[in-house]
Amino acid sequence: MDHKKLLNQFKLKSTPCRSEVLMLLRTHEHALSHSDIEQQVDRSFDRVTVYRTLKTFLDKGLIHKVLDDEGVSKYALCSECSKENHNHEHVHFKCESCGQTQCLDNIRIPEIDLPAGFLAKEKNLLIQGVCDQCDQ
Amino acid sequence: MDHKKLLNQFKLKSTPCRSEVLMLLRTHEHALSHSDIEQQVDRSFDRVTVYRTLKTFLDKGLIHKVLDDEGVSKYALCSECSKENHNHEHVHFKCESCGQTQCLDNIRIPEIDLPAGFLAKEKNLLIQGVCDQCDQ
DNA sequence: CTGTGTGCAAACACTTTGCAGGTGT
DNA sequence: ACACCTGCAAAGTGTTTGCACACAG
Repeated sequence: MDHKKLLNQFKLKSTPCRSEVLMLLRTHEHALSHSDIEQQVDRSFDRVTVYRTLKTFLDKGLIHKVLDDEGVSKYALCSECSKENHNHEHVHFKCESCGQTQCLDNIRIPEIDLPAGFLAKEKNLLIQGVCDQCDQ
Repeated sequence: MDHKKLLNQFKLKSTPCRSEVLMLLRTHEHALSHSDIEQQVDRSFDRVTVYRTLKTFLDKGLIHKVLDDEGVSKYALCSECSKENHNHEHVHFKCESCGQTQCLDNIRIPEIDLPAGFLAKEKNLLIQGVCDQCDQ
């Protein structure tokens, strides 16, 4: 599906910035931070526009936030989510060598028994180590 | 054990700022961010000093970093760690109601089978929801 | 006394907000 | 035409760095 159709499907107007950002997210295996995007975008968009684009995508459910140990927000496409049924309970892996964080879509976060009175709504599991590309 | 002894045990000089910050961390169940500390400290220390104190504690292994979904760094005492043997593989729970993040020391992160070539070194599991205090 | 902790000033990085003007449908 | 996206300016927040002085051991 082309970018425009995908955007329309999420009730978003197709604009240059959105198409570019979406393209970047679609062509990368790993999660991207705002600065990753800023550096890799061809045409230069205003920082603010990129921030707003990411926020919009997030709100509409096109992308999900990926936890990071250093505080920078990273984002990745929602591959399994429909518009209504969100499901990001897969494991994220951050490589300490190349610095990239990828979604391990096939690996789900196990159920955890919480103490009485605790209600879980969302789970995020970040594993850090060395990825298969950097493995020697 | 008093604060001074604990500090000395980690080869740290005992100073007013360190004692205060350590005291705060010891008297709270939940993880504290820099601004939490800044607000709750009696005597006012310079922001920078608190940042450096936290970094020092982190380096020496007195505290560990707690992941947060909003990018602010939070810290909690290492309760199970000896100086050599670090072990933070417990679950963290963030309550969306009170905003506090606590260490569920008794709940360990399950083993995860990673794809071939991936080497796990550290795991962080953050569960978000409603804690037992805010549960109605 | 000596190394290192502290406070101050400043810089840096990341993110948000307000507003005016431009663009997609 | 209208809603809304974009760019610019500015401000807010979190964090780091350099330097001179103060303090703990």
